[in-house]
Amino acid sequence: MAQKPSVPKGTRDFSPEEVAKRNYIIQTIKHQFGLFGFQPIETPSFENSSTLMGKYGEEGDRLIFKILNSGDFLKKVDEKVLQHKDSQGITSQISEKALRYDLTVPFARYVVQHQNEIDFPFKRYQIQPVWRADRPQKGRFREFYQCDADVVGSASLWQEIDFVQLYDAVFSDLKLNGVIIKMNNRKILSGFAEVMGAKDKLIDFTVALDKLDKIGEEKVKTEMLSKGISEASISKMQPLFELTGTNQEKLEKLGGLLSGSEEGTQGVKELQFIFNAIESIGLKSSKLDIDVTLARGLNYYTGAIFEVAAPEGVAMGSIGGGGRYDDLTGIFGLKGISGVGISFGLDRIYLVLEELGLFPESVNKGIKALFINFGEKEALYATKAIKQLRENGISAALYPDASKMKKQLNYANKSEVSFTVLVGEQEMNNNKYTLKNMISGEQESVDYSTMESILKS
RNA sequence: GUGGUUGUAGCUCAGUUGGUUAGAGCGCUGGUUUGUGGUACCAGAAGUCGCGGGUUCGAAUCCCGUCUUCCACCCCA
Repeated sequence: MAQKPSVPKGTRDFSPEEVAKRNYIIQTIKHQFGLFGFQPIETPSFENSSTLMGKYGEEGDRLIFKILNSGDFLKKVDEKVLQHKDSQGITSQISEKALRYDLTVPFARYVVQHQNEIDFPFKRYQIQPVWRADRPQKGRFREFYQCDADVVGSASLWQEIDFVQLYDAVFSDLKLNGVIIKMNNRKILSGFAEVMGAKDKLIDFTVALDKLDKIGEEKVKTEMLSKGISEASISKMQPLFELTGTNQEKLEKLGGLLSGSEEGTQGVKELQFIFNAIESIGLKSSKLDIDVTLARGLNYYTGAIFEVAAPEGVAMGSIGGGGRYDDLTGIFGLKGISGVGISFGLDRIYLVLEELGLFPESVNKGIKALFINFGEKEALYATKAIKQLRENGISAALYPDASKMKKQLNYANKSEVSFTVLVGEQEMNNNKYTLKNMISGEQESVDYSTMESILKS
């Protein structure tokens, strides 16, 4: 055999079974998005580079797939840049388009571009692939789907409360119980920096704090010191490392710790409001937790921060995340529009459901009835019955060749067909169909209408 | 982007200190069974040992490069 072809690194083919399972997840998410009042939009798979570049930080720029210009693009490149082998300089001259890196920034672009046609608050959802030039790992791909729901044009905290319920509703529908919805607030993180007297170190501080459950208290402190945060500042934050108890107790401790910061206090108040409401409304199967170490890499969150962890015992990075960004559209020139949104990580949810065996068996059913092919005359007769069955909403097909029965039945077995139908000369003469149940092996000779009603049930 | 790991039949994997013709299980094809599958038995097909180079009388095996897989870091869904 010739050299086997393959797909590019970090991409995958999906078999019929996999597509069925993915569709099951997508349908569940879409259904709840609809119930919560979100409407779908779609945006192009690639955008102008200027729309994407610089929106995800330095790291993000590196991970954006750039699309080469058409034509003899090298001719137009500045001779000096070419000589110096300056990759960055050349990139901007030979590539003007780039693949979508996430759904949030294109959405912000969409809102700004269509601001006059949109009625605010605007609730949209979007389920499309995104691309990142990352190194693949388990649950990390270079092409993957995001399922986002966002609201723009409302600063109300009731949106956050709705999103917590949306997460709970989707994961309950998927029978994925025990999911942990973690919440934090950017204002609380800012408050920490303020109380510490290290406002300029906010990013370094939060990035280090984010690693707490992974590398432990000592290493987090070491990293903070190495970033130039003073020993005194860190010791002021000591209570953070001992933040335990119920959510209510955590909120009280945070309130005390941040009493000197107006912004921090505001953040605690917001969380308090959301938690009170959820406490009163109740969640079906998920758990809501305060996690002040939650920072997430994205620079644009200004209020609530969400992250969803798989149930305990499943080793998987976050299966969803989101937050509030007061000024996302500001980068495209539309100021003062607040947005908040969440995302579901389809590929990772898939891996978790697979690991826990939570896909319903029904997602992967074959056709209802396969007609065995006995030859030309019989096939024509069978095809007429098949036509009628299809018109009545029953999936049915004829085995295309008059192969041996063994082979035809084997095929039916493997494609998980529920029934096979045998129509030979005998049946044709008596106007009957021999219907064989492929699970029990039982078979009976019936007329058309009996067959139809059996297949319908 | 940094460090490590992996690649042998369609799939999962053996393969001795480098030594004739590279194996197994599952799957596939055919038969035992000309209108009865899932079980059993028998037979058969199928491999550029990821790719390229090197060392050697001789390389799946050793060395270098490259691609791929997975893992850690970075970052992230």
